Amino acid sequence: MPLNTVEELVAQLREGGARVTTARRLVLTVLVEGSQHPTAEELLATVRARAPDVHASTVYRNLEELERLGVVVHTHLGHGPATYHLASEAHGHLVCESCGATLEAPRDLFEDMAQGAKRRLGFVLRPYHFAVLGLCAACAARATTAQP
Amino acid sequence: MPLNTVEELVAQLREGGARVTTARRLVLTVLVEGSQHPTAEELLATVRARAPDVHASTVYRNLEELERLGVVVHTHLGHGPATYHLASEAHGHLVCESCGATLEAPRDLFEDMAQGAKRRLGFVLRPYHFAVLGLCAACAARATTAQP
DNA sequence: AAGGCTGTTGCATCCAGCTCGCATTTTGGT
DNA sequence: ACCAAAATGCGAGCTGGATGCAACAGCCTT
Repeated sequence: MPLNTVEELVAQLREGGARVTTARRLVLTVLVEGSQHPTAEELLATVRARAPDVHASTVYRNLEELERLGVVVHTHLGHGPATYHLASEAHGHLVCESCGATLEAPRDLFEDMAQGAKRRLGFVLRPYHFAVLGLCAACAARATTAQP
Repeated sequence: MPLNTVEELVAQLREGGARVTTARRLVLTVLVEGSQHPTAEELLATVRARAPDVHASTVYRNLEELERLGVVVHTHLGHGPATYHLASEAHGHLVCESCGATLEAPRDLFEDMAQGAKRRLGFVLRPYHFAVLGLCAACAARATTAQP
């Protein structure tokens, strides 16, 4: 059962046979303490605030390895860079095509679709990797009133 | 009501005030006649089979313009390049994370989720731009039997 | 049918967002 | 403390696409 303190995550690394380095510990720390949906570049910047010599490729390789170990996951919210968060916080995303607002999808929103896909196609949904696009309430309202 | 012959699509272009060039007509032709989910590069290759001097950036710019006019849409099926198809054929996609298989989602699969999002969040779903990932029937079966 | 305005093209170059190869440094087990 | 394996810094390279510009071609007018 993965939890969310740096020490618990570090323990997960050791169990997976990975070494614990300063860069790696910092990446985890930033993910635990930092903003919700950081990109690799934002992570790098925050890590560098504490350890200026960490290289971009180190962060990319760490994120890759952490993902392989099931500690973090990445999500594509739109056309820009991927965003990263702890695997224990995995959730679906709804992103507004018009204003870019990002909403966390309620846990059960995908439930019916997942059951339908399973029953009809045998397909097991893991709908967290890509956001689902659409129009947020405000933009949807604006779009309909703007129609002649 | 957009239909699927090149001439109808060309008419849509003229209505939108765009000019009809050889390159543009060829892109449409390939989309009408060609494979299901071509990438920009595959489109380019097929277009060049008929008109070898068409440049890559022309295809990218045409796809952008055709999208602006509502004639084509692009979809991200995974981490690779985007895929393009006619807007009249828009549909959701389910992509297997394990084997890469791409399924067209039945039209109504997103319905319940769309209604739930609308009712609870006011969010209007347009779930065609990104695929929804998961495991296809075969890979899901293999994954569960492989567990000790 | 010719002219001309303006959208479109070819070309070269640039860009973001990673990814890789390699020599050097660190880590964790003995 | 020692050593093999793993991780890092650094630079170069890569994919997929965007952009600035001069030359060209559609389409409208006359």
